[in-house]
Amino acid sequence: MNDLATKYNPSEVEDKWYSYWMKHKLFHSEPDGREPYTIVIPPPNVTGVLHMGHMLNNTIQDILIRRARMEGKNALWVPGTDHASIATEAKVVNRLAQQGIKKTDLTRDEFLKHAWDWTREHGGIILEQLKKLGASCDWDRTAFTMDETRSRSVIKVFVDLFNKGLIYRGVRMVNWDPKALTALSDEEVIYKDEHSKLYYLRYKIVGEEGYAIVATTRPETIMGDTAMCINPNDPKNAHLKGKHVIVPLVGREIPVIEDDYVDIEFGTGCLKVTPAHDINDHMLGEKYNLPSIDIFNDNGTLSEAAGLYVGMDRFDVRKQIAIDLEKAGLLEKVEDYNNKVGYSERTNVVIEPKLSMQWFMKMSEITKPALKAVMDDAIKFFPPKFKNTYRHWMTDTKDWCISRQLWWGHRIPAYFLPKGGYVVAENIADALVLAKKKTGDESLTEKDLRQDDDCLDTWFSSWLWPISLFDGICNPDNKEIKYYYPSSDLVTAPDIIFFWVARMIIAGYIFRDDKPFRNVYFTGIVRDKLGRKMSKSLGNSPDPITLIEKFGADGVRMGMMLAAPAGNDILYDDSLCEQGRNFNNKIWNAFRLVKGWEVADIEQPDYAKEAVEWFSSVLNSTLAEVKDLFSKFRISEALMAVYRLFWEEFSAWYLEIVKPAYQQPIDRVTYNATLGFFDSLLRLLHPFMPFITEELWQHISERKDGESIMVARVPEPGKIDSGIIEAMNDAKQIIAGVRTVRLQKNIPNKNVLSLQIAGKFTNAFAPVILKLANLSGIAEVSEKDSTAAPFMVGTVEYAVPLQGNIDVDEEISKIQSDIAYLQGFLKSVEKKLSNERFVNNAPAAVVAAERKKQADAQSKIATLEASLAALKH
RNA sequence: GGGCGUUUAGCUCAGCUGGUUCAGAGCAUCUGCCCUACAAGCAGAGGGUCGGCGGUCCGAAUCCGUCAACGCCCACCA
Repeated sequence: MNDLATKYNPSEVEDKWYSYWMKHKLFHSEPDGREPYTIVIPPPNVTGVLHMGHMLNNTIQDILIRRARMEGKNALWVPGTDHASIATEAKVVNRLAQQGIKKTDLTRDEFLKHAWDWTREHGGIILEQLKKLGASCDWDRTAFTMDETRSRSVIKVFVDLFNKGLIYRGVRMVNWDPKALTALSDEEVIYKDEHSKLYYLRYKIVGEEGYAIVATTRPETIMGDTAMCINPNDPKNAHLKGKHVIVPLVGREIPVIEDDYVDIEFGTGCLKVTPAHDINDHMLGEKYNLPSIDIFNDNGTLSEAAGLYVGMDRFDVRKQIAIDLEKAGLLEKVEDYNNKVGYSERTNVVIEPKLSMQWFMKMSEITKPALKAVMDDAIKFFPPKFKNTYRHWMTDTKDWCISRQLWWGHRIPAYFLPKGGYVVAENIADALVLAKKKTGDESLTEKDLRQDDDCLDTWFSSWLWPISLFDGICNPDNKEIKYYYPSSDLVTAPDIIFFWVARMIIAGYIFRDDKPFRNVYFTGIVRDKLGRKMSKSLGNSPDPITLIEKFGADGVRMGMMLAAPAGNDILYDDSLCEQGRNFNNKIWNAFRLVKGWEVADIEQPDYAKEAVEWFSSVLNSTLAEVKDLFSKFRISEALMAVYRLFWEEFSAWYLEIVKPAYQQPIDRVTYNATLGFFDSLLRLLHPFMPFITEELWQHISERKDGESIMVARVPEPGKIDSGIIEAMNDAKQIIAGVRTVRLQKNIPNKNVLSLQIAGKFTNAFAPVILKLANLSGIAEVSEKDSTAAPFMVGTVEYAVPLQGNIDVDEEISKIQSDIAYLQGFLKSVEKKLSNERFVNNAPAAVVAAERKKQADAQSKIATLEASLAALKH
């Protein structure tokens, strides 16, 4: 028939078209007179590989960007990667460890060289994978959070904010990650429920018999105890007021202090105070001027200051100290206890609260415009329920700890002076000028300045992403930032709403006085069929590239989108991709059918004329629906609408109607109309399934080199004749009625039947009905054959005469059950109508509708009763 | 401990400000078909007291109350 295979083979066409698009620079955008449509990619970790979450997220972005491009906007999707400070540094440290190299043996520069090697080796893999998916990013603009422009932006912002007093340095209780050996922000700590133990320890009361009992989950911290605290209003501990107690095993005498922070009901009402290792204890320590003993080393082992168990790991000490306390008779009892323990998001080790010198950003003021923007819908969230989450976090935000004790990242541009103090500047030359001014010492040289060793939180660069991608920090008035900013839509997962989304909004208002994006589309989390998160350890996370090889990129894209309403988690299963692949095959074969027709200059049959008219209305109606759904970010629903349009309306109905008989040609008018429909359908489908649509679109007619469906326009919805759609729906039901009779009576499709209608036949699609139901004609009768098989469409009764092979008893019981149903229905309608309050209070239209239901039911019953009588003779 | 959300067919979901879009879609299931576009397919069919209870109303999947289950976010209770 033609040169197209019977099955669509994605791998044959995908690479071909992707290189074609690249070659003709169809992804590239430059500012021009058109309306811009911008998306900035949530930058994946530079050394990461594609997982299902990326797959979902980037499919959505690509659908949006391709749709916008086909709407005639100047669409730009900027790709890039993130240096992912902690994660990448951890990977590099691991690799070095395998080679027997310790990080501490290397200088900063040596280590960074290894890190850059690693980045070059593994970096960009993920971007190559995105290309397999069909992502239409402007690769000429690929950025990296640590490339020159982005780095300069970060440093400039740090200096600006420092000069404005928004960044400060100080000793605070921070979340310490003993594995990564760095401080973390509050957002990087994940609290997990844990079954643990509550230890009741005996503190000997000085100058008195007996003990004070203290309940704690962390007995290993007693070496850091510098007080015991009771509630002043606690009668049962009143005898401890003003006393001193002795820390068990340690033997140190500590005072009993009083503060109503202590919960009288918890444990024994006695709280041990360890100012160095608990945030609340720290607060008490400051309030009562208690000494603070830091008993831990940075890696979570006990320090010299502890005096006991020095060098042991904190968790080993917990076990050991319980044994030792027991032996010493200082352990009253141990209870099971459930509490929440903070873990490091990155390294998954238990966080240690630790006092340390860090850099912080003041949050209270800068969050205000960012909060307002979302609450007032200047930035819209989809789905909007995340506004609540956002508001909650943005009110009463604690200061952001932005320094990390890492080397891989943007080094903090603070320079320490030889005699104490520091200056903050974008480079060492500027720093020297400031240093001289500050100290009055003109003899200072660059060598006298020592730059802070720490680097910045990764998110301190990501939060600038929508601005720094266009160099809007260092060159705030450049053409690009003015054209592309604010970007249009951000597509991301809700779990980084605080890490990233909120902070980008904050940065937008600080540095551009404008929002960074107009809409935020929150995707769900990709889970497996059983609702479990995808994880390496469960082995339930498929490799996206393998899936693409198996189902084709278009198939996988569709699979992802089929089950992905905004904000809902998607329960992934291969069967979704199968459905996507099957749809590709459907499109492919529909195209083969059409392209296989022989075209002749013959008259257009009536059925074909009707079909073209009808499908045109249906197409326009779906075009309008899809447009509306896109405006609401209901992308899965838009896809489903297109899917049904193609499969049901176009393939199952339209093509079956216009399809010429075996070895017969098709008339030119219908053929051209059909190709026109195909063209529209492909354009409508293209954002979802870029590859197959390009392949077929190029087959529709001769295309010039560089022409592409990618930059064709999506059709605008035209005229919709709802009368025609209604009539065709009726016709479909009549056809289905006849087909049901065939199936039940076992009559093959090729046997021609006739159809009777009780009353006038008014449907405009008679030729279509005759063709698809394979009928010789439709006879208007006042009374149908008693041997005909009846069915009803609306209020009209139809019957298919069957040359006597009808089971009379079966027909009688069928009609009787129909009548029984209708009588029940009639009764309920009449009950409603006899209710005066309904007739008086309900709108006239509703009452009229009920009366029509009544009349219809009565007429149906009459018809059926007549049939029944005829059957019985 | 506070806040938010969800509960509709076997599964995943849609049903906006109460009434012809009201009980829907896709998948799955069942029946019959290899009829020359497609078995990754075609034609047909079945399936839900809209989580429970109570209330408002002429009328409730839709509004209100309450209970239950599940999920998410936030929070320093040792």
